[in-house]
Amino acid sequence: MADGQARRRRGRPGYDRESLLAVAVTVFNERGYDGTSMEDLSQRLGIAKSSIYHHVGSKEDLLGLALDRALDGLFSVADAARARGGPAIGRLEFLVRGSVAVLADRLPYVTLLLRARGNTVTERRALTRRREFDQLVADLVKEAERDGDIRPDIDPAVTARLLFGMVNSVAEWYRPGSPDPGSQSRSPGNTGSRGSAGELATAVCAIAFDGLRIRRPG
Amino acid sequence: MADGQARRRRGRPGYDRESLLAVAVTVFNERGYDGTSMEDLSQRLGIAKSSIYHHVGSKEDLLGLALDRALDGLFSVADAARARGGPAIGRLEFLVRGSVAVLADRLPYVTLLLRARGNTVTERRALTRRREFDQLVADLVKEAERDGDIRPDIDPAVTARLLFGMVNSVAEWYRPGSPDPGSQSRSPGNTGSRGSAGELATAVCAIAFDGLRIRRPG
DNA sequence: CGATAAACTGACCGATCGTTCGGTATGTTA
DNA sequence: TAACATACCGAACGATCGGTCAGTTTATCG
Repeated sequence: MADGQARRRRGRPGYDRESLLAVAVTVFNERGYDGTSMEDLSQRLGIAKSSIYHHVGSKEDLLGLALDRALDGLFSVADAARARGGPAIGRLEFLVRGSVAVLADRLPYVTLLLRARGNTVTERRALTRRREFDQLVADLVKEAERDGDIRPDIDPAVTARLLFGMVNSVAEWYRPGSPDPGSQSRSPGNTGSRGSAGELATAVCAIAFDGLRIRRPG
Repeated sequence: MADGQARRRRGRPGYDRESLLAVAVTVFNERGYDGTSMEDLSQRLGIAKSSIYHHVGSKEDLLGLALDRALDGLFSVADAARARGGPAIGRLEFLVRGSVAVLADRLPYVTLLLRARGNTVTERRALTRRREFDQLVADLVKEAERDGDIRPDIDPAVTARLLFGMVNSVAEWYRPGSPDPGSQSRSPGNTGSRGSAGELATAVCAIAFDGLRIRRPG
């Protein structure tokens, strides 16, 4: 993105850390981290198993790199939401839209994060950071409820979890497709899995904030 | 449930298939199926690794038993919803409430199902059944939209996925607690994770169907 | 060209994986 | 008590696991 033309690197061409990580994360998502062997990875990469260790110290390092990418993205929008100011309900909606955007943009990384079980040190560190993010959301919902902008009949903690449960579920089926301009996701034959991230965020906010039922007059 | 007092079994006491499965599924959920070794299981069970094979043919069989329990529960409410008749929107809400109930009742089994990646034959068979269930939901949403009961500005397929994304996300944090009577989940210090399944289903339906924003007069 | 930088390889290691097997322990039934 | 039913065990299996290492290949730079 920065220097445009992707300057030709020095030595023998092949994978670098970044391109290798991208493939690895894809396989991790297909078969699960624990269900993926280094042999699986090497086959998909088309290089020997031992070659992987030229780019990364261990399988767990690979996971750590991926999880950090996801968390950095989420906290980046969280910071932006905080800096935004204004009523909590507005910041909350901003955070929802931003989270959907990050999810779409870094889909495989976030997917991996959402599936982390905490088996290793790396995963536990990531889960700790993730809980901090969830706490931010919970606080925001609580504040919005105090402001009288959110229905008070549901525990804000439950509200927060259900809201982001819906957001995060996007990772299970969304696959990036055609970008924004003019792509109307109600076209025939559309399975609904390939609209733009912007449309998707709008749908999430519509259902979450206004509900999916039609409000009949009278 | 049928004969009340749980008649004393014949031979040497210990685990049977059912009690062993319950423990196994718990561990599978903690560490993930692939992340759980038979050694892990045996330690948690307090018996030798080889003893497990007296009760079940393989690790994968164990998974299969668990996944079937989840799917049977879900299809049971799906059938009940179908038999119910009436407008689609009503059957849909019934299905949501029922799914939350199954999720709460068979939590570890459903959790396992939601995390299945399709690595083995057993998992792929389960995922096929699950997709059938999802299709039922999608059809129901589509019908409700044709009836004019659901907002037409969102692709019904997306709506269905987001709706059940929210429902399924319950498995990530809900832990069964005190049953229904009198338990008000808005009590101080409540993290929102231990209300009754009924309350939870109500919260899900409230957010999903009516939205979480307060509708201000004027 | 030689120097340097980066990517890649095959052979191998100890540990752990799921599974098998012959035999043993402990309860109920007749 | 003998017969039966059920649960459990330790030792071992071939396969696969994540990871190491000494060396080779292929590019750019001066």
